[in-house]
Amino acid sequence: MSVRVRRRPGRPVGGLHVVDRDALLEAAERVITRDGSGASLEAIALEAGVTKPVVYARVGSRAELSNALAVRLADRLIAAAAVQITDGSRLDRVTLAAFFCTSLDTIGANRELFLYVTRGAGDDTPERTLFLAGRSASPLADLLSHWRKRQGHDPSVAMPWAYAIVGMLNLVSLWWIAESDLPAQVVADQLAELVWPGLEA
Amino acid sequence: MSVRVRRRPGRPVGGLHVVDRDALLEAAERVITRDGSGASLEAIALEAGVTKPVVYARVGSRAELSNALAVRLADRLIAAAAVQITDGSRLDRVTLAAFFCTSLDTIGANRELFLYVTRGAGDDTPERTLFLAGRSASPLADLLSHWRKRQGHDPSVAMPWAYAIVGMLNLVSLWWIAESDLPAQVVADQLAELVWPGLEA
DNA sequence: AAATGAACTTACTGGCGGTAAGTATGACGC
DNA sequence: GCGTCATACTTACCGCCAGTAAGTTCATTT
Repeated sequence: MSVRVRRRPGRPVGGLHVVDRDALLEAAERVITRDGSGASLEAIALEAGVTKPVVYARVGSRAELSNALAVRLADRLIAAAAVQITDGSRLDRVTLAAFFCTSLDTIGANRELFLYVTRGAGDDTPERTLFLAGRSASPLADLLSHWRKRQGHDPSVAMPWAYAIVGMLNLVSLWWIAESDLPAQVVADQLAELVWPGLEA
Repeated sequence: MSVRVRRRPGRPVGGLHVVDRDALLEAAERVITRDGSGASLEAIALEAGVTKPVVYARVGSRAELSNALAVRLADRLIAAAAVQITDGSRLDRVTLAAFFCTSLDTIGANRELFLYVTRGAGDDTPERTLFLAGRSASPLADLLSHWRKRQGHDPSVAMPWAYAIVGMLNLVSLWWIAESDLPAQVVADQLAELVWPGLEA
């Protein structure tokens, strides 16, 4: 879908933006999926039919691009999870396993994007590294907090538990993608077996 | 500790290596600790009193350097853990919490090195990303496998569980370093509370 | 003594993130 | 209608860094 014509310098005829921010982010995802997580900004701009400075004007630096893509991926994960966990009251072991399973599947389906977002940017501050994680962990923490309160337990564990679960999924997904040939369902069950008793206690 | 004299080209008098591999790795750790996880190879070489090609001769590319440092850090984590878990037979909740606590402390003490190793290298293949993780996860998987067998349970969950625990520690450490001001002991207890019931079941 | 090889440094290449300067179009006042 | 300013691009550059080729000095061997 890339535009192959070499645009001339100067304002384009019509005077409008030739591509908007969303189109750029989608081009970025295409390039990353195609060329791997080492995709360059220039390649992404080219895929969108523009040049580098346009990327800077629309989304900002590479770190900000990575953040923007992280938001998209996190939203996708949350949306996939929301299908499983409709509300916090009905939380049981099979629901948890299903949640893990869809998370594994979603990450597997967006493998290179996942790598770009989590391991992509060069000088990675802890804050930036926590961005995707936090984006996924916060809703989970809210859910856990409500659930704990409803059961009369201390909700202060919600935050570390949320990060624990997200981190667990992070690495297990990677391992599953790269080195395991077990079905996602099996791995998800094993994870649920590890975590559910602690959640329920 | 850095050598400030500008060495002349040519073989050094005495004809021996001026620094060995270990000295380079220690110089690398010093630079990373001092300048952050974005440290360049040239800065590392300079710190060791040599130039870049020597780094390539001794340890190889940046990815291999990162791997070598990962091994050192993983060994440090394992050594710290071994103080807690002497053998698999005596494994209980407080031991697990102590293991988490020393892991958090060790990672916190080597914060920048941890970042360099986990988020440092540019084009990060899944294999490379799993290197440090696997180095920590494999001994843990062995331990879990023995322990499960001894208790008459299925040991096949050992591998995913080991990666799950390591991934959990990964992200929680990062979160704890960057955004939490809870004591390590508290976080470690919370993690044990989450995971122990599942391990024991 | 000459030749070979080992252990360095210097100096370069290529690529990438990021930015300054230049160029073509639309809009607005007179 | 025409000059002026704003807008939306591109080209061309800078600096940095990983990685490498070529050059230099010392030791060893023949």
